[in-house]
Amino acid sequence: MPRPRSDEKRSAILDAATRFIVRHGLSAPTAGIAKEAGVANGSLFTYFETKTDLFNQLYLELKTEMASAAVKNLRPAAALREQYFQVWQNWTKWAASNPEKRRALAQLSVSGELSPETRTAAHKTMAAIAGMLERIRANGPMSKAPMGFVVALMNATADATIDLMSQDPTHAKKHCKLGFDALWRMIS
Amino acid sequence: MPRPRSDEKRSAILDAATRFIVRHGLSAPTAGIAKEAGVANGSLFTYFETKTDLFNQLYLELKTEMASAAVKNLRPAAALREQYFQVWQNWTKWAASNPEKRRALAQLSVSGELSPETRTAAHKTMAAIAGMLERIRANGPMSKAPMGFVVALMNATADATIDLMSQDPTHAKKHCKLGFDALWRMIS
DNA sequence: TGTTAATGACTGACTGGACAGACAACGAAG
DNA sequence: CTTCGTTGTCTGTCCAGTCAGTCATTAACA
Repeated sequence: MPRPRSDEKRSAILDAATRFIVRHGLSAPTAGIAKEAGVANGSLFTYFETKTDLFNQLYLELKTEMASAAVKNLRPAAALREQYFQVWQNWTKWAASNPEKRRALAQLSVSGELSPETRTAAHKTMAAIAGMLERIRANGPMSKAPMGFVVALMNATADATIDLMSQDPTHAKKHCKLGFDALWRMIS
Repeated sequence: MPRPRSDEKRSAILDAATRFIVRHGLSAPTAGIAKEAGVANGSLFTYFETKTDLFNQLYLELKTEMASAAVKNLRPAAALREQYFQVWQNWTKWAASNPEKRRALAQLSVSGELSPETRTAAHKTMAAIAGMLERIRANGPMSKAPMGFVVALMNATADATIDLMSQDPTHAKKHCKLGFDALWRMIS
């Protein structure tokens, strides 16, 4: 058998792309990404058909990682509010300790390069979190609001909270709670 | 005296850029923008030094327009909540009826092309609205939170609300109120 | 009022550089 | 010797910004 197409190299490219995109934006040259990954320019195109394809896969990878991080250590027996606070902590902690991944994600989200398929797949990775939200708002003032709106508010609040935590890491914990309480007031 | 450098043409370019950016993203070729504006490629660079300069001026123009629209028809005698609801209605209405301007604004916001000066100037145009927010949160649960965080939450909530109104214009009025109440719950 | 000269905003073909992706050559494994 | 992942050079395309020239407009003068 010839040398297998290595998953390590694939990951190296995705990691390099994350870093490089943060520094140079989405117009980052593929050659730069390849170099950062320690891989030849041409090799990049053996792993990803096009630059757009690379962006789509990277987006999905990051989104999936974020979603899995958020649902770690859940105690199904606990009250809904406690469970969700755990998710919130996981989420914001992941984002605060992976600023590059988060920035790259933000860039990719607005890139206009993502296919509807990618968006759909990404949405599915958030299904567990969205399910909790559904139950939280069920008896509150947002019970009649479209679910998409509630999810959008959650994402936006999380984003703002994470920004604050990153700006002022000393009080990260306090800010985390501040954002959570604000969201809870809004939707529960 | 020769023909003056026309402000009409400047506006035409900015308008064209708004439309063209929505359709082609920030990588829209300047030649395309110029053509859309009915102006020669080179003329664009007599009005704007560089593409980046064009983007900065466009951002500021749109932001200013939005902020002025929001503070129309205010009744200083009215209760704070009524006043702010008026602002909210103006704001969302403007955004809902200027979808292209809003989209362009969103793209420009995350472009990484905006100078700190532009950001500062844009921030100033929102001063009146931020001032109202300041008073609203003064006696509420967010009284100790950083003002920047509160502003970010307001912007995010407005964005989500406007999205919802655009998606389902039939119930725009209801959605407008829904978003306002959600924000009010969160910060007042 | 008609003619001419000066002006500078405007034009669009052009340039230089950058970049996505192709491809021919290479070398490691069988 | 064949197969196939990998390499890095190469090419065709695209685009921001330039610049030599155009031409509508105006002021000066007869």
